[in-house]
Amino acid sequence: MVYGSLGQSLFLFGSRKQLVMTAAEQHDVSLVRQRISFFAKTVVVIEGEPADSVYKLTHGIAVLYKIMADGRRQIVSFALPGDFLASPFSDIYPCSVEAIGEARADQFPRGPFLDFLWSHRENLWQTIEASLQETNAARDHMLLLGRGTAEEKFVEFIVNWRARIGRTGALASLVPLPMSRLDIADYLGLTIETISRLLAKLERDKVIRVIPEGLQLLGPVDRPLLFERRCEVLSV
Amino acid sequence: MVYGSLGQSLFLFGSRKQLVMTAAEQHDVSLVRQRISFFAKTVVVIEGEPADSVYKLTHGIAVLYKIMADGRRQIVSFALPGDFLASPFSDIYPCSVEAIGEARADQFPRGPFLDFLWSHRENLWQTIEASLQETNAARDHMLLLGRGTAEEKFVEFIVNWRARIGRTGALASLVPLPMSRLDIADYLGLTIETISRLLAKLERDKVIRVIPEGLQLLGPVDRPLLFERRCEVLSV
DNA sequence: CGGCTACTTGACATCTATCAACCGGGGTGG
DNA sequence: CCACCCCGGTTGATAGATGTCAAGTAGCCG
Repeated sequence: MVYGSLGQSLFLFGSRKQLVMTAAEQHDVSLVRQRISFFAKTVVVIEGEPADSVYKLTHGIAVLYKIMADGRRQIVSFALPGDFLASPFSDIYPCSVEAIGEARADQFPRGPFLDFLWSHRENLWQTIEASLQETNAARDHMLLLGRGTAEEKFVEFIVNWRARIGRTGALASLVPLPMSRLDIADYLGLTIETISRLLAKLERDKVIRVIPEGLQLLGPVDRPLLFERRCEVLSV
Repeated sequence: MVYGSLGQSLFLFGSRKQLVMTAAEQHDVSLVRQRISFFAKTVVVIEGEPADSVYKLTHGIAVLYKIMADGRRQIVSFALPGDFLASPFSDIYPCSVEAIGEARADQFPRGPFLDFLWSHRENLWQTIEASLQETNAARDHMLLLGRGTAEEKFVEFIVNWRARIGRTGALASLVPLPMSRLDIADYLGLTIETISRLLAKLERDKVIRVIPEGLQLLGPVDRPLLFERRCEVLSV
């Protein structure tokens, strides 16, 4: 097998910008790729198990999380199509991963995948950069988890989530929330009741409208009232 | 400048194991290295500024942190000698860094440093791995910040800190705490008063003794009573 | 000796969790 | 087709943990 051109590149790993593979790379990698489908709530990988596969989400949404022995759960991030479910560099899965709804992913054996990366410097670099984004996101979230109030956490979540899914289509005032209240709570270190009450409060304040599929942000489309409440994080 | 052998490796980045450079690498890198000293409380780098230097701490302890506009601070990690103060891969500094006491560091211009990494695959790999550890640590901490009680946070901190500095010398029952209560509080998402009260409580429970330089862990040296209170995080 | 800083301790306030009841939609089975 | 149940979500009452504010102590350095 001859590795093709280097040109543009590759899969991303938790990053904002979506990049594409060249046809040659596509071909190389597809030699060992498996397409896999998951039912809703399927556990894809389990924290601590040996990472022999690399998964790249293609459809649906997944959550990466860690749990304590007594069941307390912290969602570490949400994965969108294009995201890796774990770093290709890690020998063991650092988080458990669960599909929120139905989902599909490309699965690669990790060994060959790493070989591929190492022989395509540009791709390797991109993967490293993507991995870096993960770390940054984690640290920003630490600030929120450790120092934010419930409302700040929630508002920041909505604003970020909107920006993140906004990469498909323009930023809209309609923000879909495909995940459950429990997922949101476990992401923000809160309880479902608190989430519910925050929704009620923000709705009372005419900042959002809660609809079955998600939220309607009120105020100007390009600068919803919600933004006024945003937690003042320096970075991003 | 000719880059030397590849052999063993390099600096680590927030990792446990301390690795060494070969003489050749040492030489290469030292060509551009600056040794820098800092007074206590010096701000070494500021979050968001362009990262033109790579710093490797050689003496002392530093804190990596993020702050909100109103001053709320979250310490992201403590850096020990051997640790990098920021990822060499990042174009901007992702966190601010401050020396706790007097400290010294090696400073490298980032460009040449990266060139060096890319031409020494083994070192590149090690740096990636180290970077991965950072991400893991951040995520474990997220679990604690989001879901742990004050006591769990504190105990986990002490246990991890002991293990971390334990790499110099055997694990002792005497745990030095060179950082201030404020630092501990900002690391755990608590207040100094809560830290104080936890110390008092654990002392009352005959689990620790608070001494000026740090803590004395009571109970068997190899399995202090403190461990019984440890938060049940699956990973490590 | 005085004043500074880091830390401790106490009284009280507040936020968020907890517990419990309730609501509503969707699917299932009679 | 209707009744029921189950699940996810909401709402209310209450409790508990941690933050806040304030006073007080101890060590350190000039």
